[in-house]
Amino acid sequence: MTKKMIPKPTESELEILQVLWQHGPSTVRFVNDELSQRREIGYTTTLKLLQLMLDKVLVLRDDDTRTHVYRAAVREEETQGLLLDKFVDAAFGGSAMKLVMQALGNRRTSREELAQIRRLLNDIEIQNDTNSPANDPAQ
Amino acid sequence: MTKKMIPKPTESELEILQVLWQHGPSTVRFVNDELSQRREIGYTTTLKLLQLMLDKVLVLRDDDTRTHVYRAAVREEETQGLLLDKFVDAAFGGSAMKLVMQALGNRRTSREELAQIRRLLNDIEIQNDTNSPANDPAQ
DNA sequence: TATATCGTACGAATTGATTCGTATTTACAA
DNA sequence: TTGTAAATACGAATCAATTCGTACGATATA
Repeated sequence: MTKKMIPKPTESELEILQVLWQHGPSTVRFVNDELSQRREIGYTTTLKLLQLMLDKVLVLRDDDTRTHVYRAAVREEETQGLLLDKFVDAAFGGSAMKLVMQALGNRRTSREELAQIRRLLNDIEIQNDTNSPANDPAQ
Repeated sequence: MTKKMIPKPTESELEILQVLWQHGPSTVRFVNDELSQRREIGYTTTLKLLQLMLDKVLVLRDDDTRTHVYRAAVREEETQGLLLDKFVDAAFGGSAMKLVMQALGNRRTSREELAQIRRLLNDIEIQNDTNSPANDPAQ
């Protein structure tokens, strides 16, 4: 029943996935133009990265036309979740709470965003109460 | 006035910093024992890592005694903040909010932790109101 | 048709991180 | 004092990620 093991994307691969997630299926040229806005990078470098990502099945491509079109093969939220888990472990010793506190504490958060989080907290609490009235007093 | 530019620690360096943050100044032997609990790693590898970290001034060492004692040269929160910024950019396209929502949404969060976050939200809102009564309606 | 342009393929250099072997030194116990 | 254990120093191999040059094919246009 192996769902689908996503390989952890590297930094550069993630850059590319961001472009594909944001803009949808794209040509090498387009992806390269986007990356070029952020940093110095040659066309063939972008091409090579996309080819390697194709091997790892991080992207899929349509090569019916001469100019190939690549699209993300992994979903944004799923990939972010995977990376977040690793990051929480690596940088915060596994404590997602410490991470959230840092993220909220050390930056400007608008009134609307705060409200959004409150709504999420409410939802979570309702979930908790529904599923386990006597809350698990885990450490 | 250059405060102090922290070099971004690598994955392995972070592992070691975690040990030093958690246990305080430690010998190579101790750090290696800790790392060995998590994964396969040779003593000289740990030694070399600590020496490289010394070069980068991620750690300091007391070599008065034959058995050197290393301690973190960078503070935990500061380093985590730095890494968090990079991570938010790399994985969440700069949106700390998306990260927080993911972190809270996709894992079990205890009642106590939820309360803790609510307190933080209250504090932030008070700050906002105090410093800018007519809230900036930025998107 | 000839030539310039745009595209893909792919080998290989480079760079950075990690890992470990080996040499050497120091401390201590027999 | 001598031998063993434990420590540091450091060169070098390995591995992965990134980068780019070059070859070559297809397309378009003068």
